[in-house]
Amino acid sequence: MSAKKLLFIDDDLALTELLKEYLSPQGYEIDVAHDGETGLSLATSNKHYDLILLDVMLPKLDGFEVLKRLRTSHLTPVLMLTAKGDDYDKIFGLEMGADDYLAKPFNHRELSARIKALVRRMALLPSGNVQQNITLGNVELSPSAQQVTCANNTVELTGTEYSILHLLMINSGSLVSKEDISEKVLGKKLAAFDRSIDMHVSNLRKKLAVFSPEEKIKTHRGAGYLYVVPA
Amino acid sequence: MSAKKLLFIDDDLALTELLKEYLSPQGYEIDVAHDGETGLSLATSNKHYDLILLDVMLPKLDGFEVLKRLRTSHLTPVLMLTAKGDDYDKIFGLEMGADDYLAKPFNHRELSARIKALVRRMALLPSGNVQQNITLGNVELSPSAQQVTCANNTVELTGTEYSILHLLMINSGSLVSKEDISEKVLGKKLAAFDRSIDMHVSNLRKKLAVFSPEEKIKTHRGAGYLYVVPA
DNA sequence: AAGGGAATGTAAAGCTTGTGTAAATGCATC
DNA sequence: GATGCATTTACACAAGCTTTACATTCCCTT
Repeated sequence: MSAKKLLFIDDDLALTELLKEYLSPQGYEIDVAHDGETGLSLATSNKHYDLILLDVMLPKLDGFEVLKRLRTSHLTPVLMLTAKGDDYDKIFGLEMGADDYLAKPFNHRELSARIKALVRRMALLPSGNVQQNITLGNVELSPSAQQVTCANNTVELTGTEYSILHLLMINSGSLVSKEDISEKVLGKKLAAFDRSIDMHVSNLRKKLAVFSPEEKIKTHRGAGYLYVVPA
Repeated sequence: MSAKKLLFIDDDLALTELLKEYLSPQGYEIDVAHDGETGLSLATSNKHYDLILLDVMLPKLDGFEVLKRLRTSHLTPVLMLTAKGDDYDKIFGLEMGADDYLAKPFNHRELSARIKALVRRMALLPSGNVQQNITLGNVELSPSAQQVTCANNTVELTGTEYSILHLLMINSGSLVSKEDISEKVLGKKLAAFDRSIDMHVSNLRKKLAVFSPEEKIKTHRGAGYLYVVPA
């Protein structure tokens, strides 16, 4: 699980520093903006924050305005955080599309718990991060579908075969030891006289050779396998 | 958009009645339980609530206990609602897996806004975008009518079958794990040896095969299912 | 250069485990 | 208590991982 990225938009320098110090050790990566404009442009940048902490009273653009504009294009969860604790404000913020609303002064631990609750809930729903396709020569590997095509033909691979190919292609041009393959793909240490990796590689080669004869996976005797970088 | 179903677990008869009257006109369908046991069994039934409002002090099983047991199997959002408003309680509730925590006495409009925020967040993410018809090959799915046609024949699907097909079609070309299907469609974690997803997929295939023989839902052994993108 | 041992290639068999599906059961609603 | 759907049970089957066995290749030794 990669670190969750938070954006904290607040002009209170003391508070932003304090919170940054408090939350960083908990495994969050925190960016800070001190006015609405920079906050909004960071929020809509391609940094893809997991959660935005948003103060209401801000220079240049107030928090509600930031939220309103953010929501025209982004669904990033927002936790509003403000000195004005009256109900009307809370309700307004929530109606505008905030996910939570906490009044200052707040208990740090409550903030931390509410952040955790939101991040946890968000992590559940979308299927996480999108992995990128890898293309090397006429072989294309698509992680989302766990599918491989070779010279535009679909290659039917088993799960293990796919994982090994993936590992080799990620490290194309460099050697990958059988020990590594065993640990990363099969999740166990390579035992002596264990031939299963060899078998999987053999089957993999056979399946790829159907559509493209040139050698793609090279053996380095005593060392491991290597996916050849195409010319 | 169908009415959102809420479950309100609280032994305060006056309050439950009041809230029911207050929230029903806003388009919510509300079930009420007055003790922890009935609450939990309703929550884990196949009613699939969109949100659970949970009081802490309850007869038979207290709110934290209900939450704890619920979370062993279900991911339904929970808003805790209690007379004890101290920070420790809040933090505890949130850490245990609650999504929000509101102290009594509360402003009805704030509760309503928080409910709306949670329901909105939940509704936005699972399918991502607005309900749009999806056509893939000779299969057409129309979310507004919750209806599916295959080769111009109406296919009679149950609610769950429809939801699974919907999920698979939205993600056509990408693998969807059984865990994801269970969490997003059935609203609970996939238990070991749980075969119900397999059954629904099996029935789905059977119903689609009546009108169109080619394979539409592919199995990736040990990984999940995939809706095949038509040529 | 020849031989031998060790690592690798691979066909085929063995075995484990996930999956397909019929049927039974559970559980609401009417 | 009848109906409709979800879930569980049960069992057969098949996919695919691993092992076995033997052939082959490579490299090191002499």
